[in-house]
Amino acid sequence: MHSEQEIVQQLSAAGFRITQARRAIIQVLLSAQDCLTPADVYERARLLSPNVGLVTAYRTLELLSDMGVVRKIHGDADCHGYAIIGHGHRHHLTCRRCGRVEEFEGCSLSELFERVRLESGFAIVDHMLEVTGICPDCQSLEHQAG
Amino acid sequence: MHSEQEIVQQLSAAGFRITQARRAIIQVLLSAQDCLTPADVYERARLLSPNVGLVTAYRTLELLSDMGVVRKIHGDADCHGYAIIGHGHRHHLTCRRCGRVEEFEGCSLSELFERVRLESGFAIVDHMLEVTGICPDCQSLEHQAG
DNA sequence: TTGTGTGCAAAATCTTTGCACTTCG
DNA sequence: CGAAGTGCAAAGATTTTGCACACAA
Repeated sequence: MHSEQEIVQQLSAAGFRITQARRAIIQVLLSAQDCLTPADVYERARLLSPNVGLVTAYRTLELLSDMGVVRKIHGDADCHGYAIIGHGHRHHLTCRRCGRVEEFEGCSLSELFERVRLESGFAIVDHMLEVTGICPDCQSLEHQAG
Repeated sequence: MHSEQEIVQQLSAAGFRITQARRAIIQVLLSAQDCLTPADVYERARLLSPNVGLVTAYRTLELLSDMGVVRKIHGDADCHGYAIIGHGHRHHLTCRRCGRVEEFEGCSLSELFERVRLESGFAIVDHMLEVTGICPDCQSLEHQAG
């Protein structure tokens, strides 16, 4: 799990400055349970640091994305969200109902990729696996609702 | 593999009209080797039917997407492309260099999903797997180039 | 003939850029 | 102090909407 401290150090080490705005945005991302659009980040960051601008949300998300701290989440409908990447994790599990995002590890796709490589001749470079479902909380709400 | 005929029948059966514009757009999608943005579809469709408008490209892609004929392809950078869905296929393999898209079947993720379900409590509803790599043609170009 | 579908232009969104001012280091 | 970073406003893209006309059925 990333902490604010770790991320700040990572930015600092790479020569980037630690500003109010960046701190606020990092805190927002760390405390988010779901994935956030630049506009979401903007809105929430203002609560922590009132004159953060939308443009800074864009710029900081891009920076954090380049640094590998955050990554874009692609749902079929909404493909403009970002979420923090946990250590070594790469895949997201999104709740269809409430939008909550969890991560999971170990996607064990190597066999599949080997097959794909043999069949297609492609050299596999990267992959993205996004899973959607209904989270436990929403499942119980559903049962209550009938 | 979908054919123009099959798609036309599918639309027709669902009560949609078969217009010049729709035919042109379907042909464009069928003949595309890579995934296309609405703007791409617009440009190419005009070659077949000169007064197709951009708006129609948007509207037709949405329609075809609802009908399950086409689906959005999500690359990390570009998430606005669409490609035809082959029968029963659901996953795409994109070449990083030339953008060519192929499909593959049988993603054999059921074991993984079972594990994710047990660990997270989520009821898995859907998933999206996008793989990127270098296609055979681009691999040989690379070798030639040094 | 009829109303779905179209193209155009305009509006609404979303994202990027330019620039003077702030602020971290 | 100096340059990276910021916020604002404006420009650029992208996507959606309104409306009169066209054309499948």
